[in-house]
Amino acid sequence: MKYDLAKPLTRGARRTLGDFTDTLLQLAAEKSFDQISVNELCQRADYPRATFYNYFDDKYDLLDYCWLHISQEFQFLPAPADGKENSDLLMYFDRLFAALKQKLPTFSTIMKFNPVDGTLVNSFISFFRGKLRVVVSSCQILQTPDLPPELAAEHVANSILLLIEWVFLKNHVVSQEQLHQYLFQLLGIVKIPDESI
Amino acid sequence: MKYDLAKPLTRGARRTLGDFTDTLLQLAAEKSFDQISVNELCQRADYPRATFYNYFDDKYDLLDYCWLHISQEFQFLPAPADGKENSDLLMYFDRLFAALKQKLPTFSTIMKFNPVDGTLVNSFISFFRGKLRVVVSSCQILQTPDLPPELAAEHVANSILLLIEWVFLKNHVVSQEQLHQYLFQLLGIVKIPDESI
DNA sequence: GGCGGTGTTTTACAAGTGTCCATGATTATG
DNA sequence: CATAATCATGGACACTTGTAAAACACCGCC
Repeated sequence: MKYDLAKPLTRGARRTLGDFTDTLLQLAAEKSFDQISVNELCQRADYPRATFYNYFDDKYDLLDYCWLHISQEFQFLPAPADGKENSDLLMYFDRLFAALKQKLPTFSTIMKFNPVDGTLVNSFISFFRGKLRVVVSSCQILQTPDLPPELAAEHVANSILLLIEWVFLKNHVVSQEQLHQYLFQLLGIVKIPDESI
Repeated sequence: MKYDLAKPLTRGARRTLGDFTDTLLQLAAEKSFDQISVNELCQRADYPRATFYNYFDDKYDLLDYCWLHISQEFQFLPAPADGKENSDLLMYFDRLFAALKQKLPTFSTIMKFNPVDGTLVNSFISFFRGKLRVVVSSCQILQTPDLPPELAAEHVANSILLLIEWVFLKNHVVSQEQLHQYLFQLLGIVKIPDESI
């Protein structure tokens, strides 16, 4: 990232960043990410190439920023779980899925041109793995004494990602209760009845 | 892949394929995969660029082939588990780790320049995920009635990959028994004592 | 209004990418 | 050995990429 996101964004910068992410997501709904060129992107967004390179290192950099941009629309992310219970993780899980559900039409169009093991999806998964690592490692699912904490955290993050992939990238329709069942099954946790409220 | 690997390779083709994979792995031990250019690769391997493009679509294609090349040295892979028991999966797991252990010096050098979420490692993981999917889905770990088989298979593959990453890419030293413990823990299987032989 | 700093735009450039084609070399066949 | 098919080679081509430097527009500020 060339541009410093730490300092407050000017009106113009916010506009430019938004335009580029919108254009990329729009193009990704028409063709594979790999065959999108920076030239095409700038032409479509109606910016000169130099402006693009003022903000981003390359198109992969922009892709990363896209996920950040999207995840910032999910207001809950700036306030992640400082709770330490399993139920907190489950709440986070539910909110994440609810937020992603709004983007489902976008995703399913993009998936028509971008394979699950392609560049775009890898980048998506990789971004959310990072997010999840942070949230999960602050939780106390690590009650597994015989597993290194990092390994356990990574495993929980992987399990959640697997379900995100299943629902949002592979377009399976699953009820919320069923998702919880799946998650507990994956984590090796004894199934908890839903009337735990 | 431009070249047809299905038909029997000529002497020259085998030599060329080997030279390119060796050169790529050699270069990857000196710098990040992203900053290796096809030009540099050809210069180092002493082949004209046109020859490279006779065999591969691009450098990512060559990278994929590298993993195939390496995995073909593991003689056990052409004869994967047609067994259906957990113990068969465990045997496969052990043989895979033994085979990878021979490449550990190579891996650890490459990891100095290629981050765990970088292009090279992603490609590596992705290749072995494909291999594992095939092997795992022919196994009967899918005794989980409340989980779709694909999901279960993917989960088992993910768990094994997590351990591969832990040992070979993140360079942790773990005994075989401990690895088994980890694996069972990840899979949510009740811990089985090692004197099961 | 004029000034100076910021960031944008323009243009140019060197290097890399992937394709194509004409020519030569190798190879597995008869 | 001779032949035809296959593959290697070198050069040329259109295109993309990332950078650099100079001209320009937009700000708040005196």
